[in-house]
Amino acid sequence: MTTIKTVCKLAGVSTATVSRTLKNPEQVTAKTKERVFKAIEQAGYRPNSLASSIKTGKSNALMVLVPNLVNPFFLKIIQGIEIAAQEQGYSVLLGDTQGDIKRENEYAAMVLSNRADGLIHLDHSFPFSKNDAYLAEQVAMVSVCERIKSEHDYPFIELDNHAATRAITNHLVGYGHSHFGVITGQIESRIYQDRLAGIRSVLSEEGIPLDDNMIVGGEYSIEFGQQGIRQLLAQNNPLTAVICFNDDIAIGAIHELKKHGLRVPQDISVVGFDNIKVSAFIDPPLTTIDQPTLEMGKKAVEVVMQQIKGIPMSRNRFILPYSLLERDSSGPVRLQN
Amino acid sequence: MTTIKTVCKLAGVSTATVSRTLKNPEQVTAKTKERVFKAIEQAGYRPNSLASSIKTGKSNALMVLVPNLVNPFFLKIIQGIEIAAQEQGYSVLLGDTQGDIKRENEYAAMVLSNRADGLIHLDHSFPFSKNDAYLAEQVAMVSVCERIKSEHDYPFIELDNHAATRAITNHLVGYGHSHFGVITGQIESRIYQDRLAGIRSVLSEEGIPLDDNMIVGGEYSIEFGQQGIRQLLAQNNPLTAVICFNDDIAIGAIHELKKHGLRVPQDISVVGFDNIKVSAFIDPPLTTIDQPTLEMGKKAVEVVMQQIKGIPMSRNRFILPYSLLERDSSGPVRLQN
DNA sequence: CTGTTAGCGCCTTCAT
DNA sequence: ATGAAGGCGCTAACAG
Repeated sequence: MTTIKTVCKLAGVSTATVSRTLKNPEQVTAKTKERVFKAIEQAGYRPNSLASSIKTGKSNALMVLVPNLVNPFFLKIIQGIEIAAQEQGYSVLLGDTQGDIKRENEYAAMVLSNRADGLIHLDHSFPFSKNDAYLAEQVAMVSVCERIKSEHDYPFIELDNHAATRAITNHLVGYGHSHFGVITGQIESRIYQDRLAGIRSVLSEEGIPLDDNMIVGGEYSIEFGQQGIRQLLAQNNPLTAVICFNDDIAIGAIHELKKHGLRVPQDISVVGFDNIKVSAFIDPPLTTIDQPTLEMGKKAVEVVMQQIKGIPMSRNRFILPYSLLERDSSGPVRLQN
Repeated sequence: MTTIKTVCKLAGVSTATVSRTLKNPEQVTAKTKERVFKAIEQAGYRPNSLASSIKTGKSNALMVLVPNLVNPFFLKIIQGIEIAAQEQGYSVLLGDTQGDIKRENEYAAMVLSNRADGLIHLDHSFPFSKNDAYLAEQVAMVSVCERIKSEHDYPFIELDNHAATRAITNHLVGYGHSHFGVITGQIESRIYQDRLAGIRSVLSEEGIPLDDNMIVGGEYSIEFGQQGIRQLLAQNNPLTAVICFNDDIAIGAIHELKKHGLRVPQDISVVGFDNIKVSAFIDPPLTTIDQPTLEMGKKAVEVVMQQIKGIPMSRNRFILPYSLLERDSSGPVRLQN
């Protein structure tokens, strides 16, 4: 390994000068600088970033924890994170927790061992183990799309899920729907509560009932979308509109409805949430809520960087705007059902 | 920051003993160990992994370069990489190059500055800048799904693209198709050549012509799938089968064909490549080539780890098996066209 | 089995 | 403007 010393010898200067040439070039004579640069190139020298990190105590890396890497929605956020991090000279350490607490703990602990300076969490769990909880209190951390459950108030970035599902429910009610089914994601989360509350608030305002057994689901996956439809249809209640908690669920739902010979939206309207790329290209194109994923990622980096730099936070909740995309998977209710 | 010294004082031992307790516990008395562990817990001590890295010269991280994070196909591979890396105690640094050479160079250089011990590249370009090329010669590097263009023979992991497109072309020829269109991805790549060669070899064996202007495309995206169809239809040649170089392209193609009032597969058969998750759930479910993405990721880690550990490689090409998934987007040719 | 000591590669006062 | 020297937190010989 070629170190700073190799360069010293080649350039006939001290380590300090080489170091300065790289970090504070204005403190070095043009002539010396030139000699040093030449020596650096000749030696093929690369500063060992680990060694500098040890002094500063900063690794210049951000740990990102995802519950499921394969969800395209998260991807888009990660892309935003990655872009923003790169701009700040930070690199992104990726951890796919797969919902496994042990993995989550391991990854989170990387911040504790200085491998990363901050943590961006795309889940609602407190990612540290009990042993680490105390240490974690001072960790720069932010959650996106969820709120970390902890006494400590970690900042979070999300959209107004309540309002968003109100918008989409209103959209369906506007089409005359009054027989709803809901296919949710993971139940233990703030998102679940907010979204359901949004739906319920509109329906109760309109005097439309929503029976508990018309709320099914439990996971943000295509398979749960299919299964959800099966469960809903098995209830033998009238059903003309299905609200899905993400687009993957909606894709599974539409697929399953077609299998049962039902047409979307003529027989049943289906709406999603997230606006993943493919949603616009399935048949029929999906009515959904667009989340500003790229901005969410960028915001997350901004917030966690602010903590790392010790700049006091004026607030700890960042609510980004959503928008309702009306496409073809939702439409007027059939007159007779 | 609580360091090893804090623990020393608390436990009344030397730094060496603390270090040993953590790394080589068998060299320490049970009693001492106990005292040390207690002190560690009491102090809330976490070894600074940067500091150890500086000694060993290893960062225990792998850099992964992706041309486009949002492609679900890459995601699956990354997931495989992530799982395998975690098993080896390695963490994954993610770099989305977005096809930008400058970003690629920057990320690749992280291996040079010891932030990562090895590089996994999901693209065909040589990721280092000219300046770094010389240094890069000794870097542990492997490419997945592509072959890095360089004099140095870096190992690669891919499937037999030639054979795979032969299989899919044969599948279509078996259905009686003789009027083909092809929508490719990025043209400057080994994959492009191999896949096209596979198609051509079958067609020429069968005496079926493939006109150059029936080969369109240029990017692995839904949009290029749509655009590709438009271009193909504009040729006004008879067309009954479209081979797409990935599933995203196929999704765009099917979407566009429907817009033009054409039915898939009754009027035109469409096949994809990759088998991304959603392919099975679109309408019609896509006939495609399944790539063992998870295995590819795992294999990549295995190969790069072997280089890092300095174990000599017995070979540098790893060809994984593909399989043809016959779903509903392909079918018999219409009798009259 | 444990402590002492000398660095790892770099940065950073403190002199000069 | 540059050099000498100490130290970041940890590990690994080498003693004891």
